[in-house]
Amino acid sequence: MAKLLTNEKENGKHSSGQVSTLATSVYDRIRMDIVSGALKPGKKLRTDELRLRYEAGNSPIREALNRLSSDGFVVREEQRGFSVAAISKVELQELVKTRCWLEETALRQSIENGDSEWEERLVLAHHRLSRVPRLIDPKSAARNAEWDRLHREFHMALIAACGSRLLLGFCEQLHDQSDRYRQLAVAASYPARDPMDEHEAIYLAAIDRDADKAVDLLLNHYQKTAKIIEESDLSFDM
Amino acid sequence: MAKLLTNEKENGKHSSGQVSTLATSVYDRIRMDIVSGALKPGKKLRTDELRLRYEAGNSPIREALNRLSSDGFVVREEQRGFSVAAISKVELQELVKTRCWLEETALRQSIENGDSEWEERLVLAHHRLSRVPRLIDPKSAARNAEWDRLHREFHMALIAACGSRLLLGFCEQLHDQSDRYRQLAVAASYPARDPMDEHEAIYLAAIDRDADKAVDLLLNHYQKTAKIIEESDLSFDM
DNA sequence: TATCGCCGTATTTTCGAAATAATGCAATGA
DNA sequence: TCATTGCATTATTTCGAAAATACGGCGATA
Repeated sequence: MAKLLTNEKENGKHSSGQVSTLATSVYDRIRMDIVSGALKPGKKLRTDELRLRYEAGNSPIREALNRLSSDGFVVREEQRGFSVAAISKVELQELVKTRCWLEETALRQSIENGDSEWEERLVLAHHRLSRVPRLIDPKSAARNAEWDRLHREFHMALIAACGSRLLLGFCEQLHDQSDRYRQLAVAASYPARDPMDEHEAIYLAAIDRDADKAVDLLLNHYQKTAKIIEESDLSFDM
Repeated sequence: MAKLLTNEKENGKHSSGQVSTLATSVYDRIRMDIVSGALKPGKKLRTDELRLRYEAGNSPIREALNRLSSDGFVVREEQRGFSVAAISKVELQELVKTRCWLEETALRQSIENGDSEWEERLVLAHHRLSRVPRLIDPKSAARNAEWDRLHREFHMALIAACGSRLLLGFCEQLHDQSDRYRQLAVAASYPARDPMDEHEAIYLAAIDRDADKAVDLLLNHYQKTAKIIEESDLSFDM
């Protein structure tokens, strides 16, 4: 019961109360703006503009951009600055394909090695996710940031016991990239589906230690999501 | 015949003749120094010291360190600077395990999708690797940097046709991390083995499209290498 | 004797401007 | 007209110092 979600946010303060650097705060905010689409794919990121927007000096901005480019959210071109990473159908397909490969491995390992602590974290993650609405308001298309966070935690909990922090890191990166596509997909064609049934089936198969079934469900879940995103009128033309 | 190895080096000049940024040059040099052991695992990386050593200002140094920390060569701790990533047996094992998982996938895909261009690149990479001695001087233990570069190219060529640049990137990162362990292993217990037979068997199986065999040989190759490194008197106590 | 808080020093982080490189445009010549 | 060159403008990269923060020692207190 003790360990809550790591819940970091707002202006350089992390959950522990520790003050982080400006660079990290800027990193978080630019990242959010890219994922949410406030900074459009392909957009040139000029130093001056960012300095104004995020009220920071040169160094922290640059540092944030460098970190973001390792995450794949930003593209760095030597001597000609940074820009928001472009999106494309091909990229999305590659992303999903890679994610399926890696998470299949991770999930199988997790199911094989997971102890009762793993099970409990998973049950808890699913429970929490199920109690929160996916959209802030059923009528509007506004996403619920809390749901996004819990959704991420659920998927990470699934593979948490895979035994490799490196693999976990890769999967996390792929998740975040995919998440960007999800967020950018206009909601119009999106809310038709409620993935909670799928989530439930996946996690039940996982704690049942039925690896084949769990993997099958998980990969289907990803592929279905990808298809919906592809078919949404996400503007791929940038 | 046209495309040679990308052969970047020395002081901000890349093979194309293009001048790169100071930050990139510093990044390359610190990286080399970490991989070669000139900067010891765990060592605190103080700004002043680095500024002197690499003759650069604050910004490029910091930028380089940030990039290195995404690669896993450097650890960043908020408000308390950077240090060279530590090494340990556990880390090495995790590294090898993860690498086996990812490269199995990548190699199977590569064998399935690889066209004749892939085959030719692989043959060429193997040929070049075979013509270069692993050690500069059979008596001394000094590694041949050229061999290291060709060795990397060989392993990347194997999986180059896997169809996912993301996966390729992950494998590259894992390779470079492993390479660090290899370099740090004192040569004393190392040069007993010549891996060229293994390399040949692997690539022959690959262009024979015998995936099971190729994977088996490749994973064995990695595990054998890891074992040798573990048994060398690499000082794991930092 | 152990613990806490204060203060000086060492180190990291941030700033704003200078240096360097890319870009667009106009002028020139074929 | 088109390609090329040189110049002015814009943007990126780098510098060195100032500001902010962590670290370590010392003395006061219980």
